[in-house]
Amino acid sequence: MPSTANRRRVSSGERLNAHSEPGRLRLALEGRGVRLTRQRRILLEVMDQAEQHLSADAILERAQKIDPRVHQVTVYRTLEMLKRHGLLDELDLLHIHGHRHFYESHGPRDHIHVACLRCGKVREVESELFEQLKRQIERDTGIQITVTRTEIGGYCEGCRPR
Amino acid sequence: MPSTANRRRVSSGERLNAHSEPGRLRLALEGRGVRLTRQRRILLEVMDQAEQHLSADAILERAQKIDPRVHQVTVYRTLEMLKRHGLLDELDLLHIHGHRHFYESHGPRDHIHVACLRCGKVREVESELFEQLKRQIERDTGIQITVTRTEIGGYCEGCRPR
DNA sequence: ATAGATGCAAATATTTTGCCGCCAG
DNA sequence: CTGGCGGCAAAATATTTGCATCTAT
Repeated sequence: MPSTANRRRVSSGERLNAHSEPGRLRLALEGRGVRLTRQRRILLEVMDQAEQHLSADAILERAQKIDPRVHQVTVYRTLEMLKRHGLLDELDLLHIHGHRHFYESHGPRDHIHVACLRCGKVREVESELFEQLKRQIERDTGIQITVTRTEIGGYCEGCRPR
Repeated sequence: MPSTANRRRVSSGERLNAHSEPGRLRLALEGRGVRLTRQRRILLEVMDQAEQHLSADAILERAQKIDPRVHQVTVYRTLEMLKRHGLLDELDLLHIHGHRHFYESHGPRDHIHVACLRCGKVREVESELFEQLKRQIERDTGIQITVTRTEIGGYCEGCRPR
């Protein structure tokens, strides 16, 4: 089962895709003294270069193209580690694609995932309004926000019912 | 595994809890000519009276207290049906409680779930800002929004690190 | 009467764990 | 050298499906 969900930024620039210089994730981990194994280097490269939201399966597939000696369990353990470090966002895109999860390197800004429930296309949206909303919630609830996940579903122009 | 997540509205009134007059869900289904079986009546009652976000397991448990002849599969099929009708929201509360899903009857307004990552308490927040955000996204992307899911995690006053 | 719902068992799908040998630092 | 990491197999969790039977309308 390949991954799905095309990725397209609405209000920010495209992600650069040079080839093998250390990406964001790898740099972040080096800075924190996390042990970099062969497997982790590969997985970080896969995720740093992903232009899509990847499922755990899709990550494994891509990793094994680089080096087949990567095990699915290691993928899960690495994802877990990245989440612990707050470097990874986990989505499920409203379960349009079953109960699989999708992962993406958590960039500098939060963004909202907007998915078409019919064709499955996913757009990413950043919004100052959303930043305001977070600040308002921090004020109102006294909670200090560390992660957010906003998934919005609907029908895109081509997919309107009727 | 019981359900968790206390429910507390911030900006709206508390949910009433009379005993057996038809609740929101049941009324909605009657209006749509959906067949009401013994099992469905029970499940709708459970959900209409829930003061918490319930997992599929928790829904089954409560239903079986009313009548043990309700099967887990029927719970899943009923949840599925309610989702199709847009009467049910499905959450996973940022996976604080494992990969279980939680369900709640979708009230008249969207709301945001704000969870403390340490103590697990969940608050529900409604916000005009969020309504504005949805309208902005509809304008910007041309998507007609039908469902939203916003889950925010952080640390509440009592649970701040340090 | 009959389309649609349920129960049961088995299949799927996805993620986690125990244990032991291995390798990055 | 050594503690954290990875591989393998097996378990756990959560949900879905096929099919025969039943029931609300």
